[in-house]
Amino acid sequence: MELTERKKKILRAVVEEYIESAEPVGSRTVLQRSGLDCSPATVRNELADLDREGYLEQPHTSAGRVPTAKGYRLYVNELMRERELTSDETQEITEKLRGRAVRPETLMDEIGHMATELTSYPALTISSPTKATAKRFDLIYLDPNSFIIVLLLSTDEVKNKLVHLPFSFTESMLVRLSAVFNSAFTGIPEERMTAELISSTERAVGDTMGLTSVIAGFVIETLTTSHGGGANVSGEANLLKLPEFQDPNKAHELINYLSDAKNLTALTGQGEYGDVRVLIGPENAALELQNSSVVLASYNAGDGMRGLIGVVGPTRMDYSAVAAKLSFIAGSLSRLLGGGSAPPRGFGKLMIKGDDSDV
Amino acid sequence: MELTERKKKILRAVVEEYIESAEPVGSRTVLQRSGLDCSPATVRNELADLDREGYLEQPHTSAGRVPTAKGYRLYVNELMRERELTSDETQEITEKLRGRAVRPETLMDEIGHMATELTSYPALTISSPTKATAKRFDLIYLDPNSFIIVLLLSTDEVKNKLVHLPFSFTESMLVRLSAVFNSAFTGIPEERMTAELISSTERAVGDTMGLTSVIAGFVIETLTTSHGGGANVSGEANLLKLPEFQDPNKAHELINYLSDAKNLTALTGQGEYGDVRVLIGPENAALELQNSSVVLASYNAGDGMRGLIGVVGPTRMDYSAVAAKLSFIAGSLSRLLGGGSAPPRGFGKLMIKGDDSDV
DNA sequence: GTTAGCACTCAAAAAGTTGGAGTGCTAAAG
DNA sequence: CTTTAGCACTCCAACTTTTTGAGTGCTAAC
Repeated sequence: MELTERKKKILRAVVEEYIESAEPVGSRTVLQRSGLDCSPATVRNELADLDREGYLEQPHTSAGRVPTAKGYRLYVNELMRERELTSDETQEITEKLRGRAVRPETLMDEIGHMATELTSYPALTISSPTKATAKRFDLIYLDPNSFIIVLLLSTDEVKNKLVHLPFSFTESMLVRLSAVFNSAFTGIPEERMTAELISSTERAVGDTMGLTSVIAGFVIETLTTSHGGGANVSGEANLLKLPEFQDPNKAHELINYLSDAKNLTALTGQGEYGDVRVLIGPENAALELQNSSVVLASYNAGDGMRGLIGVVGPTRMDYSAVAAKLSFIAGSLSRLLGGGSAPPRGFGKLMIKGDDSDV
Repeated sequence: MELTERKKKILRAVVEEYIESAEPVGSRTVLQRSGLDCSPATVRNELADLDREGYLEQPHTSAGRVPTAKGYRLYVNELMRERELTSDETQEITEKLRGRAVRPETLMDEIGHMATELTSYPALTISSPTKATAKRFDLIYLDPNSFIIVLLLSTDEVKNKLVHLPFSFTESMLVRLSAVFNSAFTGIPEERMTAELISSTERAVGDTMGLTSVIAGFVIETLTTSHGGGANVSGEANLLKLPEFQDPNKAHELINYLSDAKNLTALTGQGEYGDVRVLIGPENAALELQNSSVVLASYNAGDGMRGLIGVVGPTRMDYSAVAAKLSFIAGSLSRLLGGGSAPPRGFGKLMIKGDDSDV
């Protein structure tokens, strides 16, 4: 059952006012904000309806109205005016990105900080690990006891390890080994690197010293713990300024929850590249997030890999601004990481998706 | 002017009681805790003395006493009974260390988390960057447009970068380049890698495509931003449980301060390997730390490199337990990182050093 | 030097008071 | 059938007052 135009206007006014003020919104204020041409009493009647239908609620009788999760959901899906970033803003982001994208190891950290700065909410980044395979091996001979393993992955990342051994070997041994690894270990997934494969390799190359297993061990470790798979949070302290987190216990609960990487990766979910996902209060699975909202934008990190960048805040969150900013960051990031300079469609047009189950 | 034995006992009782309860301590409680054989009135007289001499203060007339920074300092320097870890505790730490010391990239993060878990205070780790030089270059030819730079540093770390170029080059070109770099760029500090050096190298090798500057750029970047130099914090949320941080503004101020790596590295200071440094309240330079204490233990990361692991908390902190734990962690870490399995002296004997200026 | 005794202080908790924003309802008007 | 003015009512939030009790400093006796 569709809401009347006037009810929508009123709901929007309540949500937006509440987002700004964090105070229950009364009929008088709605009237001012919505610009409707009727009396407060009329608005009160409408508010009562919206209340009955579950979009709004009262903290107590004789208080103004506050949006429910259902109210926010409707707002995000239908009522919200999509915010276009001003060219000043896009420029600011672009510049910051350029300034920070120096060291790949810390890139995601930096992006997170940036998102925090821009939205003033705690930001999280999640880069999901992908199954990489080995693409090429090089063994660099240093001295009779040391060499470097250089491993080029299918993701074009390079991993390496300096190995010191208590016994000596020859350079030609390494040459032989690298040839064997390049033929036997490239392109195959980690789970097929069995003990048999290793021992057969060992025999093939005539290795009696265990060099083979050292190298194989490094490869397996690298492929399993792989790069990526990282998650981090920044700017948690920003929560403490918000009225909904004045109670230190509330803040503690959420910050603590966020500080465990396991909880973050649990946020990874369906959703296409380019989407902005909004999870409002109880739409979140975690208990700790029941009173918070999460906005996530996914980016393409090349090679079909996806990552997420998002922020966490109270359900009373400026969804439109946050979504626009995250979307833009994710888009820029995709471009930066070479995940395709032209996103599938409509970055900036902002596709928002959420849990529509009971709306 | 030395305090009487009884005054010391009383001061110790006040400090220890206050550390536990966070409530101003009265004469009655002191009596119980210290086991002294006298009347409350006598204790009151002594307390008044300690107050006058600046070791204690009253939040208001007719409240109990609270230690001042000067009081804590005396306590830490002279009164504190050094806590030996139980073998259960050392074992717990050792096991955790073993369980976590898997990936060198995240080692310090893990150590920080561990310190937080053990002390339930926010933990920080600081690994100071050292001036590394290049020790060896290898250029791995992949295809006419791509190669890998593998750079072995004087610290025995290996850095690498995959380079794609819009123009093609030959393998022999790379061989020549690596020879030149190995002779001209190894062993010299980053500040001597001037534009002249680069362009003369370019001429020497006959490089008209700018390959030289790509490689030199990577080297310079690697040496400057070097590895190490990292700082991180974990467990900030733990502050929120403490009575002194019930005011969200206080908590925000400190957490925010800690979240900026620049502020952390500022804590690096003098102090020898093996020391535990305690900075109490106003002994800290930073305004944000005036009401907090920092306990830092330094570890040896091999190659003369030092790092710090520490915790931050209210001045009312269980110094003795914290110092013992951090000291043990730092010691284990030194051993793990090969910074010498036998520390210079007295790990566990716990040398505590602080700012003795006005005690 | 130590102690009992007592008046005094002051914060924190409990209880009471007030003000005002905002509601729901009713009844009249459109 | 919708809109509106009017009014009684509710309830939080802020403020004031009261009470309580822990803890002190001081004095005078031991």
